[in-house]
Amino acid sequence: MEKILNLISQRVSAAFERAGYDAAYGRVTVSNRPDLCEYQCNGAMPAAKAYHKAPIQIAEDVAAALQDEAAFSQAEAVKPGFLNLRLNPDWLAGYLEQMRTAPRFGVEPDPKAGTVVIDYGGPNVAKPLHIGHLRSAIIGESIKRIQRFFGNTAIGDIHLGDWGLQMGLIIAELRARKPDLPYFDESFKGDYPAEAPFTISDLEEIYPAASAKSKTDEAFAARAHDATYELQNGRRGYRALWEKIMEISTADLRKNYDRLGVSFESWLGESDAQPYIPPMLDRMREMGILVQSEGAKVIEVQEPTDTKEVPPCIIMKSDGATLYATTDLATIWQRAQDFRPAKILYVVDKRQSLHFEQVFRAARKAELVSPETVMRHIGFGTMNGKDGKPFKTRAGGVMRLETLIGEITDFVRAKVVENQLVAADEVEETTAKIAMAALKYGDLSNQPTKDYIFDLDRFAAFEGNTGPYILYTIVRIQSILSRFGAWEDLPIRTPLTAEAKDLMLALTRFAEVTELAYRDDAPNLICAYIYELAGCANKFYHETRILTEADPEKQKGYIALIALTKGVLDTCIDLLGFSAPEKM
RNA sequence: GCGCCAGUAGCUCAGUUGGAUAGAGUGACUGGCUACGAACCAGUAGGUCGGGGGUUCGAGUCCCUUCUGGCGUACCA
Repeated sequence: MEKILNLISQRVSAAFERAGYDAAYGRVTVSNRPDLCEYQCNGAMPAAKAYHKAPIQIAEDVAAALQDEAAFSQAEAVKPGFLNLRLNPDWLAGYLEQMRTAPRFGVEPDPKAGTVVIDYGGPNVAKPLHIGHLRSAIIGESIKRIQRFFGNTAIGDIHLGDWGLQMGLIIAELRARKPDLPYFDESFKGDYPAEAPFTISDLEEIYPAASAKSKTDEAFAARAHDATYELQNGRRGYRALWEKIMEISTADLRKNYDRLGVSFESWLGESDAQPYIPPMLDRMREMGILVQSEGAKVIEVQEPTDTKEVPPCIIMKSDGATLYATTDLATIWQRAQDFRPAKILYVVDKRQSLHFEQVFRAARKAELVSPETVMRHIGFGTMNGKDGKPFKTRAGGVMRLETLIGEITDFVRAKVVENQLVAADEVEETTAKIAMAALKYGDLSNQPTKDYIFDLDRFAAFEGNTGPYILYTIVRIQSILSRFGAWEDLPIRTPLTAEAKDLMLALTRFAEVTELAYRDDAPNLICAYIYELAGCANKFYHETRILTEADPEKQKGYIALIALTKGVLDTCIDLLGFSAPEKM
């Protein structure tokens, strides 16, 4: 259905025309002076220049032309040339009733929707998830849900770091520790054991140990390089061992992402792109875009229109090895063949923006994707500690994601237990939902591109602009609806109080806000919106006795209004990637 | 050196193509539960929008300049 600002703008534009002015001046915005009006049109001021007339005169002409317009209860011209509007409460109720019964509360799907691949993982195998992975997961999951809401087929791709030297390091270290394992016996021809010779804890200890050793022990470093080479060239035992590492590691990753409410449709990694590299290189050579430069093979991506220097995209190092960019390009080609995506979105640290600029340009030059395919890097900022520097543990190390979630969960659980909010057997589930809301809302309410300060105390405080505040609002509404009974079919009625009308006006902005969040990949807009909507709901709730209302007609109107509010809030938090408990 | 991003209340942040009196939260102070849930609501105090120029009826927003901070800048990922 048509967004309310468009409906209003159409009416005001028509009034501009009736008064003899260009309809283009009739654009209406939400008022920035709620004490004066609900909507405003500033078109009279720019029009004043074009028509050599006083702006107030134009505004008055338009206001006069709007006097018979049923949508408005007020349309008046004010000082320099503002046109101040208030909606007719009946008309507003009619609009909301339409919204209540429409699919997705009236949001239209994107007519250009297609398949979207979203890359928001990038964890390394055999390494624990740490807070550096948090933003990618949280923002990526939300963007995926927003893409789906607008009709796209969204494929979340974890894009595992499962190839390269890190695997060689682990294999070399394992060999040093357990040389008798059949994986290291080249004459071994039988089946390798079903049971992995290590646990996830072992792996998480082995990798940093091996990495440190390689920096001081040259012989070990050389063995790790050899192991990497042999693995990549298909040595049977190493390949089998690699599969075990993958098995143990992905199971652990899945568990941790599950806990975050983050999921992936595709569990491919860098290793899966490797087969695409040789034919891709052939293609690049045939096209003549792969050139020698300073010993390396590169694709030049500088454009004549660039104001800055863009270094070439290095495809192959001087020693013949491929790199990050090579794998990323092969992955693009792979995705193009598998999914024919309309869009590929990368939710990756913004410090990699130059890398993606180079890769996207190289992909276009090599025609790895169709020219219409959108490739976009959604770069996010760093998560800093309270001192404004990158977030660290007290010991100065990188904090594990599990630790962070554990801390928030413990804090929330203490509060839930202390306030005796739910029965003993529901404590864990309720706690988990509130903790996720605190964590995710705390992150998503910031603009993705900006660095932000992660302050556990603030997010966990639960007061003000936080996820738990939003959940609390939903739970209170749910509580009333449960006591009331059958509320599903009650229509929206004309608002009777200022608080009711404010709440209704906030509800009408849902379509506008989600569309902007979709266009700009900006979940923070949804956060800002539901904070305002929840505020309106709480004011209404505070001022209006609902269950004790004597007039059943009035009461039905109140119930319908809060039910719609809950529907919109539930939809929004689902887009953000969390959900409300039954009680809290 | 060059490039990108940021600088708004004590702190954390909003501020949509330039519009009316720059808004929230938090912290401080004050008021509201015999109530559908007080994790709520209402109020007070708190600002040279980093500095300086300019564009115009009007600038936190656009242009120039300058200061401060962060990040990036060819064979790591």
